[in-house]
Amino acid sequence: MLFSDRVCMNSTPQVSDSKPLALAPWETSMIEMFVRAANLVGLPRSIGEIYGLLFCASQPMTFDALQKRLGISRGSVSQGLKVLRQLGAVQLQYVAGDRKDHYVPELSMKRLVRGFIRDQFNPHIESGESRMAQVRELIDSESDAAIREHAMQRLSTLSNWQKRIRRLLPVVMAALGGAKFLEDIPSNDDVVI
Amino acid sequence: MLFSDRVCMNSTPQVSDSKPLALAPWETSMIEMFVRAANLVGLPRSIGEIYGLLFCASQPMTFDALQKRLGISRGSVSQGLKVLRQLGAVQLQYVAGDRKDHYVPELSMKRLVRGFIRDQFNPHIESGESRMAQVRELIDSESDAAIREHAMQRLSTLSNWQKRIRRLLPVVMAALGGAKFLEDIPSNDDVVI
DNA sequence: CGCTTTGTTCAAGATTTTTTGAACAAAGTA
DNA sequence: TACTTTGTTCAAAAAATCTTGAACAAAGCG
Repeated sequence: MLFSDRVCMNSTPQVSDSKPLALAPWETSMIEMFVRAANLVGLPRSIGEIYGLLFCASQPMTFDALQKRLGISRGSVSQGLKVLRQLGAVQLQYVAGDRKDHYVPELSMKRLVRGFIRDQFNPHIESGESRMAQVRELIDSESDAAIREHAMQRLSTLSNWQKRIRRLLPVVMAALGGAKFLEDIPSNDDVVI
Repeated sequence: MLFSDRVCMNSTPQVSDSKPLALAPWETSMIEMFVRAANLVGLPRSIGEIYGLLFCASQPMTFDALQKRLGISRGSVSQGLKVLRQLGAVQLQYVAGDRKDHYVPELSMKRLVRGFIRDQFNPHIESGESRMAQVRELIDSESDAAIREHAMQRLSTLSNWQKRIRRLLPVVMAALGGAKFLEDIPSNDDVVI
């Protein structure tokens, strides 16, 4: 049978530690999309690969299944999964009679975005608050009054931007959350918002 | 006078190619914020520095003023300004009686975001369209019917995400555009949305 | 023209980020 | 306890990205 090794991989929680198990062409191509997406949001290739492969899989996958099928190091898998867990982009699924950790991808776009904003975006915005306060103090020490005024002016522009970004985030989450934005609902197991 | 060299720099379009002209503490600190912001959206430090310095300046700045005050190479300034122009984040300002190009920062957050989405975001989304079509074809070649169905299922989830992102962008732009989101309006020259 | 000023390009160097893999921990098993 | 399986850590190697500066264009000027 064509693709037999991969199929075997996808269909059972493979007890044996057999062959390297090549990816099907569609999996490679799908994973590539996630690698690009990861890149777009500043995450390393390996993280895109791991999430991508989980996204392709029809069964929860173990640590070493990910490592073997992607052909990357265990260090990368471990670190990648740590970040993905932290982001809420993958979840542990406990599988009866197996000591290994099994992972499944988060399929809710809203939750993915929320995790990303929480971990990668908000911290920057928040640290910005205190940095702006510090800049304000430094501007106060500026001796030339005209320049001081101009600097304060620009600082207030910046402060205004920040305020608007903070207000924007809830709007984004609301827009992602509403089922009204969803038209063609996937037909079976992964109907999630 | 304290800070005299910098003040001279900020107040006149300096005809002389004099000293290295150190940055004021508040400028350094402000620029650092822009470097971080650039980083957050995946742009190199030099670009953050250039935009940041222009943001601080009360006068249009020339190529070599940027280069000298930031202490970076001319190559970096040239490439940085190219990207910033392309993004619409800086604009050329023609100054009477000076052959040099003078740059001013774009201060409208809406335009900044629009430029960023247009140049850095949309291309990815759009190339995603065709990539998805290609993945669909590869899935059609999958021999195992059950896997094929599952793969199609996931592809449609992905397609759904993409559709929602496309719908989200206008919402974001609208939210950024409305003056209703602006409360404390800067008092003089840079009142922009 | 020939000279200067202004800016761009791009290969090579510097820096940062990512990946690797060997050593280590933790927990189950016999 | 000794041994195996499962996963983590982290220093060093590899890869990707950014910066530099010298060579090159382009355009004004005398």
